Amino acid sequence: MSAEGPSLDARRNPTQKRGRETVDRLLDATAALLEEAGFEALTTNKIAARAEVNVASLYKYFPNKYALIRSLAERNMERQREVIGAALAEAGEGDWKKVTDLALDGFLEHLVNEPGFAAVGEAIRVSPALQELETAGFPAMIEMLEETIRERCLPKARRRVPWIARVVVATGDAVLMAARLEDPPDRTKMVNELKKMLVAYLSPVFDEDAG
Amino acid sequence: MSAEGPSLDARRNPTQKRGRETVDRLLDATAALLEEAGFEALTTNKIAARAEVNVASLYKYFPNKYALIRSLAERNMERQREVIGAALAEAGEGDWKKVTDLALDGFLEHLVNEPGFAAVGEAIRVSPALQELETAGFPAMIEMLEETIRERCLPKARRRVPWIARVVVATGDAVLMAARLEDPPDRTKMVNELKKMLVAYLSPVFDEDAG
Amino acid sequence: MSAEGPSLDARRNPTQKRGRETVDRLLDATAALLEEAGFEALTTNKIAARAEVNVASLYKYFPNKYALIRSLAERNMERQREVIGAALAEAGEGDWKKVTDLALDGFLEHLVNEPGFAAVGEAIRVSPALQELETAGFPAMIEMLEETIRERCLPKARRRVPWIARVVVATGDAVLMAARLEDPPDRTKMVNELKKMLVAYLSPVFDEDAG
Amino acid sequence: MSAEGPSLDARRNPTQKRGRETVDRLLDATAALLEEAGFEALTTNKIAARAEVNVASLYKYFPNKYALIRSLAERNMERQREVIGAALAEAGEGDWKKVTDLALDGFLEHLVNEPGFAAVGEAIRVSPALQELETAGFPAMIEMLEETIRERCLPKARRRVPWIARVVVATGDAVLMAARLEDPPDRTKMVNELKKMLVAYLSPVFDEDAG
DNA sequence: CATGAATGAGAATTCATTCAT
DNA sequence: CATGAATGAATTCTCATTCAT
Repeated sequence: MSAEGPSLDARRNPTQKRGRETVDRLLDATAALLEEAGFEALTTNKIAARAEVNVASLYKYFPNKYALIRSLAERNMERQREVIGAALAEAGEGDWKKVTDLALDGFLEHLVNEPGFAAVGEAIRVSPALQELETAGFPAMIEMLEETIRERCLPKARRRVPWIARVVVATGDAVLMAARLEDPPDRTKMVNELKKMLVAYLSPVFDEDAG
Repeated sequence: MSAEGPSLDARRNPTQKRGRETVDRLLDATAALLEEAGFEALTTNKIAARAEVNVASLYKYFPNKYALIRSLAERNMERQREVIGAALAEAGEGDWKKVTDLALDGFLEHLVNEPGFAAVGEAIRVSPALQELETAGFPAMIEMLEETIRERCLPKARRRVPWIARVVVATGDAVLMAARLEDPPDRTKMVNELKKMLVAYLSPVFDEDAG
Repeated sequence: MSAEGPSLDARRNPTQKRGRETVDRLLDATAALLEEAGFEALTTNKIAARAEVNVASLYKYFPNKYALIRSLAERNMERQREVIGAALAEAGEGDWKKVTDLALDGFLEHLVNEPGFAAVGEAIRVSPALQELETAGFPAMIEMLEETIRERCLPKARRRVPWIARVVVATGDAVLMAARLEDPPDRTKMVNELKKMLVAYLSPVFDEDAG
Repeated sequence: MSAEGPSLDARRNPTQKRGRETVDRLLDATAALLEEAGFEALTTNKIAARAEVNVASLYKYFPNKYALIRSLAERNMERQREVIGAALAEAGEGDWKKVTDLALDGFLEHLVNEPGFAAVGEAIRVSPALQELETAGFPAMIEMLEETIRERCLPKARRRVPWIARVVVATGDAVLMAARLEDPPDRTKMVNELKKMLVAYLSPVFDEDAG
């Protein structure tokens, strides 16, 4: 079932400052190119050129372009965690609606500002070589969400938690991805609809007096 | 802004049965290969080989790789329209919930059974050359949905219709795409959550006494 | 033990005359380059350039340079069989010394005239990828020789036949390879020594009254 | 005619023990890699990695890849001289048959035990850059043998000495190289045949009453 | 017209070798 | 000086597309 594919592991982590810079430039270039021309047009040569790094250096750090994307995905994730973490911290002990609100806003902001973030997600979907990264993206989020929901939801909803989490993640991702392409005002409108939908959906799960 | 990618028009609509067969075989091959190895691994030579058609013949019917995908997308759409149309007809004068129900089931069925359907959707997203097809996919659906909703919704919701339609389409697509990868029983559970969510969201839009 | 390595099989045999010519030109180029610059400097690009054939065409017929060498080796073998076959036919019912004489002369002639023949042998020895060809070269010859010797040798020598054959083949090859680099007159002297040696060695194997 | 290949001289003979050790480790690594994967797969980076020496250091001692091989060849030769020298010393004032016997045994032993020895010989044959080393291998041996034979042979054979020496060296090398790949018992059988052959061939050269 | 053959351009990847700290 | 980093030039191989018969 799992046909092995190319390795996604980085070849070696740079130890000196110069090397770290090179790797960073490579990831930046990967993100920029993904953003501009899409996964289809992404080649190691273009990445190296854009990063003003010799191709051979690229290959000293990464075995192929998939490993680069993986590293980029990881860097993205880390930053995303920061952004969303900050949002959640701000929400503090607020109710679940407030938390949802801030989390979605944080995610959208990240989606809009982080170059290549969205494109990485798409790349993962079309490239069999990257399939294993799916595990690192959505599933991780789903798991986190499952826990969070389970802690706070009404007992009668317990059973549904896994499916609720899956649906919420898929939905949030899809709508925000679509929203990010709109003009800022329309973007807000669309995200508001998303929030309405989630609130309507989740109220009976969290609130005694709903549904 | 729109950089004039390669033409996506088919070169000639085959009029003779021989030609029509060839074209069908090519599209089948494209779908199968997309399904099996993804857009990334799709090459015209492989398509021709799989279809047992000479490459040069392929190019007599299609000007390039993207035109093939476009044709496949269109064929898919047509079949989809049939499937969903049938579902809706069956729903007849039922209320909007019944219609939603049947439409989602029809769509899911199509998604599961039609080889390459999902892959085409993903391909469109990563290939700039195919971007214009996005217009032919989601937007067409959105437009249809906008009309349908506008006809039946409460007056106070009119303003929101375009955003509602967008959110519903993005959501439906995303969740069904995710669901199709699950085992049949789990698939059903997930789709049920989707239905719950849409009903919770849309009730205030359609029903006087809701919300 | 046998680590698979790259395939040595040709990718497809040409069916039209043009294709056959292309393949021939590729093999000629391979031979010439091997002769001139050795296996180390042999690259598919150079082969294609020398043959005035597009590299892509090269790869349509051969999966890699090893397959080219293999094909060349086969073509060489065939020609060699012709040359030596002719020599042996001429020898007719002569005694074993006459046969040895003619076979060695034929082989040397082939070695001197057929470009790349010697180089192919060397390449086979240094490239693990070509190892399996060793089976097709020496061993085939050894087997043939074993049979021939066994038929005619004295009963007391039967046991030694396999080793005799191996030693004779290794020796013949090595000395003729060395001889081919000498000027024609010295070449003849060297081959005469080889013949003397083999006669001295084999006499007790074939002749009642020897040794 | 001789196109001035890359210099094969070592860059500096290490005088300190640290340097000497480094050089030894590099040569060992070269030998091991040659043995394992052949000349074709030999790269300076791999050599350095295997020797646990920085590539840049490698280049401080050797100007290029070929110089490394040359040094290895020289080290091999030296050891070989020791082995064979010992054998000959043991033979003492024995007759030529005894000497031949011991020399061949010594050589075979060296061939079997010294990693990379055989591979170096093969490498020299395929790499034009190393061709000049041929002068240092066979020819040196041939010259030595010529002298030895000339001293002891019958007057009537004088003229043939150079060719005899060439033939004997080529033969000995080839058969021992082939023998080294056999299982020990078969190896012995093969070497015995070689000895028989050389004795049969050389008897008339050395012994009054022969042939 | 259907098929085998061809091809320019480019992608992935590696190598021998040198630089900078 | 020892080490990490860098690099120009090749090398292998594939692709989309067109030509010739």
